[in-house]
Amino acid sequence: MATLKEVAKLAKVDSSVVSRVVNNDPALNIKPETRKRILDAVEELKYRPNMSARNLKKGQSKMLGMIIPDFSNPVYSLIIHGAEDQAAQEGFNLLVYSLKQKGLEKSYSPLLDGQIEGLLIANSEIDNKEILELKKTKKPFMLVNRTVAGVDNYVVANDLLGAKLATKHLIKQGHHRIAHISGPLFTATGLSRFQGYREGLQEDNIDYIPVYVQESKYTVENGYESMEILLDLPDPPTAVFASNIMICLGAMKAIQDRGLTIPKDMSIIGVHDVFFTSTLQPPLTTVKMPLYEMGREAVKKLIAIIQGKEGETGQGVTIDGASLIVRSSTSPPPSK
Amino acid sequence: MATLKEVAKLAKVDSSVVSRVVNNDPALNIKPETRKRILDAVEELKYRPNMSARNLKKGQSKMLGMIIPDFSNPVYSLIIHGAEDQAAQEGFNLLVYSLKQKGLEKSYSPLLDGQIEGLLIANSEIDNKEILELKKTKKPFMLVNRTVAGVDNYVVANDLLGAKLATKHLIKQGHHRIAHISGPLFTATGLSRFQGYREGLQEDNIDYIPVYVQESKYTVENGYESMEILLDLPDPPTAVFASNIMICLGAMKAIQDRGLTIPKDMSIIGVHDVFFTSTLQPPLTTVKMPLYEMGREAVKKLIAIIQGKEGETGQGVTIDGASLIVRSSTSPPPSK
DNA sequence: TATCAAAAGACAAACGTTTGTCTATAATGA
DNA sequence: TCATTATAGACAAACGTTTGTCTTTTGATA
Repeated sequence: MATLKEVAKLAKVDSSVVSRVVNNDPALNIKPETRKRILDAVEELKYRPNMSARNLKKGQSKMLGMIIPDFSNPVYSLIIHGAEDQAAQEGFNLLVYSLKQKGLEKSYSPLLDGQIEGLLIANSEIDNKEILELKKTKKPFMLVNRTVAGVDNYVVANDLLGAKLATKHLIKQGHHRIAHISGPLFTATGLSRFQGYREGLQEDNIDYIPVYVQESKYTVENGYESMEILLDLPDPPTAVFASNIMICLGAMKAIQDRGLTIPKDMSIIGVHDVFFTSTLQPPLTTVKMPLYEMGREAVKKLIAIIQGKEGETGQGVTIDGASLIVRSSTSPPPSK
Repeated sequence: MATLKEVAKLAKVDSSVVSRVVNNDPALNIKPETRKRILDAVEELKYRPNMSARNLKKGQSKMLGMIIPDFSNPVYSLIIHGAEDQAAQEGFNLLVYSLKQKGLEKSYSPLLDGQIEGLLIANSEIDNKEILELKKTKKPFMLVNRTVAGVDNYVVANDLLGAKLATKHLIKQGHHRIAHISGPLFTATGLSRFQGYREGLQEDNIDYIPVYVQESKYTVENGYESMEILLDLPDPPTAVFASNIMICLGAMKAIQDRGLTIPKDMSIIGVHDVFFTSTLQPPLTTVKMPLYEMGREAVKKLIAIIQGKEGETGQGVTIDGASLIVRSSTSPPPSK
């Protein structure tokens, strides 16, 4: 690897000049002919700046961390994708940690170490307390797809709108007995989607039946169990709105395992449109959330914070763009 | 952030001693009491080494790159997961690049820059030529789940065995007309699985019918199309072995879109057991490949190469551990 | 022609480590 | 007691940049 000094020698100038040329220092006065000599030398030696040296000198690392619960969750794949794109565009590297076996403590230690300059937290399993603790350190971080009371640096989607879209779609199909398998009701996503469901019902004057709401973790297994409870009800629903694609997957299976047909016997709609939703049997009607955009926006804001462009944290951002994708898992209820 | 110098001052020693203590230099002679003083100072100031400085000094970066085709492909999620675990364990960071919008050229430039010390290539879409080009640079890299003629540093699974397992399972169920939707036959995985299929048939004296083999890209769409061709055959198969989970997803859909029932009318089995296979309708019989282990092993070998423990590249590794997971998408053929 | 300002670069210190060498003190043996 | 050898730690250079300042050269003006 060629160094600045070697380039300087070849171009017969001081290495400081090379540095300024390479970095396009606007305050530099230089003859065009000298600049050309330098650029030629850079080219010839295939000079590339040593990042460790630069980072050391500038006290930066150009690395961002991101915590997700699990690599194989397709919801997070999309967020990561957006985050990575934006990071690359701004010259940052993204280090993704799956929380599966590490614990936040260990995951954010690189932040405290200064190994990374900021952290994206896209994980609802992390305790609020830990996050408030993190806030005290004044290190830049950003919540993605979740919130914590007292923390303003978050990026979320318009979950309320998305849920309302789903609920109203079912109502429009003629359903009155609409169940909701919610996410954990201590999370922002779970709560907002629940609220959207409630508002959707309300606006169309559909009775809210508490027993039709089952709280569930965002897993296939929990979705399955919750759906079983709903199916065991004396007066079961004719449609169900699942708060998340994992839950939805489990719920579908529970319905089908009972020998019921979707959508003939039961309509189902879920939040998050991922790569296999159209391939399911039947193809799933979903609400598509702007996950990719969320990832991008979160990184954008995080970098702004790091660079001090946003005060200490900036304001919470809600990304619009929830949209209904109608496929074949919803239909009018069976006529009595 | 506290520096070595500050710790040294507090402990009233030279910073070089602190460095050696922190790094457990075995050649260091030091009084226990001095060591304690240093350790206490480290603790008090919460000293953490500055990685940029260390990396600069040691001429390393402790970063690995990994190229995948797409973040939402669950097959790669598992490989990434294994790779990340192993990297973390050995003190390396893993930078994952999705090739979607970047092109290898751009992706491996950090390797050439010295920004990363080694590269994992888990992407069959990259041209062999580019890889041979990369080989010439003598920079450490490792192929994961693919091979290139003339390149010995690869880690693959036992695809042949996996395919044979799948094929024999179908034969054992009583099938004779067994189709195979293969992956691209210029890739190692595609070819090995095809070979496993052939050997499986051969060992049980089942005729090989060329038209029963459809070559397909590893996508849902291509799987769908290939299955349609098979279904349009004058004498269609009673079972199909899909070379990959994406293909399998597409094929299932094609079968069901024709109003056929799995497995009554058509049995199907696919390679790769991912999180949603058990949730599909019907739950899918699969061959589980050791993807996580592949990721781990690849990183392990890559680091060995980087650290010069393996000659220049080491030898190709095949990871065993393919296993059949029987669910409900396979059954004996319809009796005539 | 002397003066001054601007232009073009050189100089040097600093970022925080690591590590080879050197020195001073303490312990050992004869 | 003196020489010798461990022991304990100090010293200093180096890794490759960046950036504030200083010097020299050039050109313009009076």
